[in-house]
Amino acid sequence: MRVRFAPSPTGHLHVGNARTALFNWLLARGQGGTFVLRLEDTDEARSTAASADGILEDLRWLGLDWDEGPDRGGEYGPYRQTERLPLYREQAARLLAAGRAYYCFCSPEALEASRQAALRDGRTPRYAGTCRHIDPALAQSRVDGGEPAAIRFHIAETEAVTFTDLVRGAITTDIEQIGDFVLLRQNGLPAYNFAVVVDDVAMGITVVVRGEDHVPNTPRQILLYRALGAEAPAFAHLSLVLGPDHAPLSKRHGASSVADFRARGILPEALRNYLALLGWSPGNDEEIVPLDELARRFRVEDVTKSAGVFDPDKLAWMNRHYVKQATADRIASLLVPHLTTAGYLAPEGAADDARRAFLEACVPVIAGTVDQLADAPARLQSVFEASSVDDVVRHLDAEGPAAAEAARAVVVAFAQVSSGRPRLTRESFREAAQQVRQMTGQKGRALFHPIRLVLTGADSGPELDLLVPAIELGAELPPSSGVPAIAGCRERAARCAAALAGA
RNA sequence: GUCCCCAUCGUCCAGAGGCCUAGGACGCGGCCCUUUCAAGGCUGAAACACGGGUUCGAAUCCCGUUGGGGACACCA
Repeated sequence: MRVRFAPSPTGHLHVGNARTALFNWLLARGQGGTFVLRLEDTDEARSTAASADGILEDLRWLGLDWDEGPDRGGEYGPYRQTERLPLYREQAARLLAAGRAYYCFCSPEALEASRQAALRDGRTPRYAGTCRHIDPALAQSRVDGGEPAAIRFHIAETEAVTFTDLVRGAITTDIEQIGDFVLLRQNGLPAYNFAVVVDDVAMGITVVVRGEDHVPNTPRQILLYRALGAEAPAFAHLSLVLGPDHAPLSKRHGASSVADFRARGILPEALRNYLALLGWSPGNDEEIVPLDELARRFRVEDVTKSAGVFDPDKLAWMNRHYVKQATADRIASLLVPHLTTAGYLAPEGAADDARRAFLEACVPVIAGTVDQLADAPARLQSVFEASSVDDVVRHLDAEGPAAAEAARAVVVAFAQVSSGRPRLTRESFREAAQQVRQMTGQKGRALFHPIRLVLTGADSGPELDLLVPAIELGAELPPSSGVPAIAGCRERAARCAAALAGA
């Protein structure tokens, strides 16, 4: 089995296309087939190299690798349509010689006018066949004389075209619906329908899995396969991905491209798992399914026929799940750009061990509590910003002996509990809270929180955060770590120590 | 406008004639745990679009209506 994903490099990889790529990949990997990546870059106005690079990068990030493609070659290459031009010309010449194609000299303006007229009259626009009957020899001489011409397919059949779609079943199209379409444009570049067929034949593609928007193209392509004397592959058309308002998913729905989700700190395994379950299920109620398992169980035949609405909430849920599953080490690394953007880390800061330990200590606070890593800075605000500690110190003076005592008790308790054991575990905070309760009696309340202890004044007053762990860890950070906001931690630690000494 | 496709909780899926007083997940409500917030556990509300058939029996099959989507380019 040979399947392919053939994006046109005219923008970012959209989640809808990513899902198509994923289903192709799952099919190939699950069946021991070959996954081919081909760039359909024949739209010279819109295709860009940057977009092509971005798409390959996004696919790699998602963990979808290909066996043959523009970057790595393969025996059916090249894998960029603009590098396959001679092939299309050759096949077009063949069809021309066989009388299954002809030169068309119609002007784009005339074509557009008749198209508009058809639309106005409620007819399906289709080429009138104006140039169909021009004598081939005459046409050739006009072309030789330098007259610009496109090459059109001559539809000779008179019967409806039927094919069996792997997900939709039999689909029949009345032949009257199909006009003679363009194979080669005036500029010599192939039109979509022609290029795909020539390539899919040449590349030995056996199953075509693509978006539902290609259903109407399929009968045309089948006609081409016949004219070319090639066997048509099996087709599977995936329903589209819609936004919450049931309109096709686009930028105005917020994140809609793979790059967007990556930038926001969605893990690839989360996006991939979510997308796999949009329109397909393993057949039971499982929701969290690892990639290899997805591939093992995937069958195109089981894909839903109806369109799917993209649900950011469910994606967020999956992402929280996968962030919890991920190692602290990995999440710590992924946190860096977000914390840097927030100004919590200096861009030039050294990624030394102390900084790494500090960031890893922050991970439990993030895990499961944040939808996407981009939300991490807000969640970690109290860790990185000095204001709340200053509040405590101020409060010690303002609230009088009772509050001061409670505050000191918290610091003492935490210091006792946290010394010599892994920091920031739930258990250590539980113990700390326990001790604080004993030490403070009914005066004041000390609540635990992963990474910080919250101190509430005896009767009223503002809630205060005592950032003991942050202070402690921060104090160990060398200035070179590039954690500017934490740099004052030494001082803050000293202040707390002084408060303790006072007690 | 014409052609094509689709139709189970708000959303994503399960359901391939009796197992359905329709199951799971996200989200939402409540309770528990936690003297905050999260996380976790338990629990609740929530759907077979409508109308005709076929059948002893329909969410499951057929037809129509309605609703949604797609396509009608020398763009892919």
